[in-house]
Amino acid sequence: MSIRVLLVDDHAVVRQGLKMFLGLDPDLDVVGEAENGEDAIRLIRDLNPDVVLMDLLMPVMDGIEAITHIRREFPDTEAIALTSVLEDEAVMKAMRAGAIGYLLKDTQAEELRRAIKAAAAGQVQLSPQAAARLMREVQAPDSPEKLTERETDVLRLLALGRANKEIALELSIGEKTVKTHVSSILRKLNVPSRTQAALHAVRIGLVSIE
Amino acid sequence: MSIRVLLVDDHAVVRQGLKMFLGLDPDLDVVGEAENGEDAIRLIRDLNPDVVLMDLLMPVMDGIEAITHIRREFPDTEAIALTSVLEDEAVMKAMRAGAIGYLLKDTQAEELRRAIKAAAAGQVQLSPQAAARLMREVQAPDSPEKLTERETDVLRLLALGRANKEIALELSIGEKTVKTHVSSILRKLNVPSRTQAALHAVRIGLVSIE
DNA sequence: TGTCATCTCCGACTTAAGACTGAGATGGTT
DNA sequence: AACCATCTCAGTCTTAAGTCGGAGATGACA
Repeated sequence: MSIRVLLVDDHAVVRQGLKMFLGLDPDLDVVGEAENGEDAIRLIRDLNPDVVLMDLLMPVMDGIEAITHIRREFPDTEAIALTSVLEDEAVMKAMRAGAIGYLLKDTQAEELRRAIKAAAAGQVQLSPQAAARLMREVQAPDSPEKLTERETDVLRLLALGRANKEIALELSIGEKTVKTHVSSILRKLNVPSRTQAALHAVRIGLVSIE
Repeated sequence: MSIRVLLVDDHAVVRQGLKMFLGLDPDLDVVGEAENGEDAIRLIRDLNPDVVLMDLLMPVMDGIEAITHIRREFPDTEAIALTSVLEDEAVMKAMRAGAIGYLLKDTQAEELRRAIKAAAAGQVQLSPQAAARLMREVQAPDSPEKLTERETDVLRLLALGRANKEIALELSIGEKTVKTHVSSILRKLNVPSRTQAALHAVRIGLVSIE
């Protein structure tokens, strides 16, 4: 009985490449493809895959959100985050969302197949790099403070290039309050300016750059 | 006599996908793969391909730079820019660098094959979207002012989150001069703040976000 | 030779950003 | 009831950012 795999990536060429990589293995069966999180959720309902290979950066519904849904609604389906960038926050977010694995897109075909089989068996599978980041994150004596919901709201607007006054208007709060939030954000992210905070937000995928 | 194609992309899975797409056509022959611009230049010397499919965002040497080299050193080899994002500046930069085509990664296999054949014959081939952008760019009555070389230097550092004083130090010029450049940048890009300028720089790929 | 773009810098100015301290209101937790 | 995190806001202060006008130096170009 082969492992049923669903591919989720917004680029057809990536899906095709993955299909090639995985098709060589008789134990793996690519039962479907989706090009965003929403489609993926719908397909999981119908196809009931064992493992979902999920790109993190996608339009419509990003991978983190999709993984969260999957873990909540489809306990029998495991999700592996598959991304081109290795970013601390992305790793953490994927793991928190419930991904059982985190792999880079330049992973070798053989390793990819092994990871999928491990995931289907419920075993955590991380790329060595991701594992290292995760260890560092966990061992970190100064665990990075998480942003509150409101701070995240502010950061999201800040990362669109908005000024404090504009953010205040959009959130219907005072400019002083925005400044307070911004100060907290800078302290928590350990960056010296709003510009770097904005870049950080882009890096972690809080806002899309496109 | 089949068309010799070189694939350049930093992700193995993308290269594999492209190979699948192109392998279906007996007229196309994928003679090699490279994962960055530098490797690509070396391979072109040995393989003498007719067409290079070039990703724009890569480590080591990006696609724009690589295409510039190709046009200068290998006049018989045509380059097609292949990217996942459609961005005015990227299109313009690729064309200026000498790309004969600009295609999106979600292009259909059939269209991709047609584009490569057209490129091998020396015909310009643009995705409809890219063509539209290009037209708008050319027709634009208010052609956006281009940044000077120095302004680009400043923007690059600005987009790393540097303060004016830091930029002044790194470029060995006065902070006042940096301010002058920043003002020019903001005016030319038509944005109100350095944060938005930084985001713009990331968007056009002037700096990498990773 | 004159012209033009670019790069450099200055001074004066206004506004935005950010740090710091303090504090009231709310809501959930123990 | 007491506690705690969060959100809200105020005042004060310092510094960074950005505008505006002007100007000298250089090199390319016609």
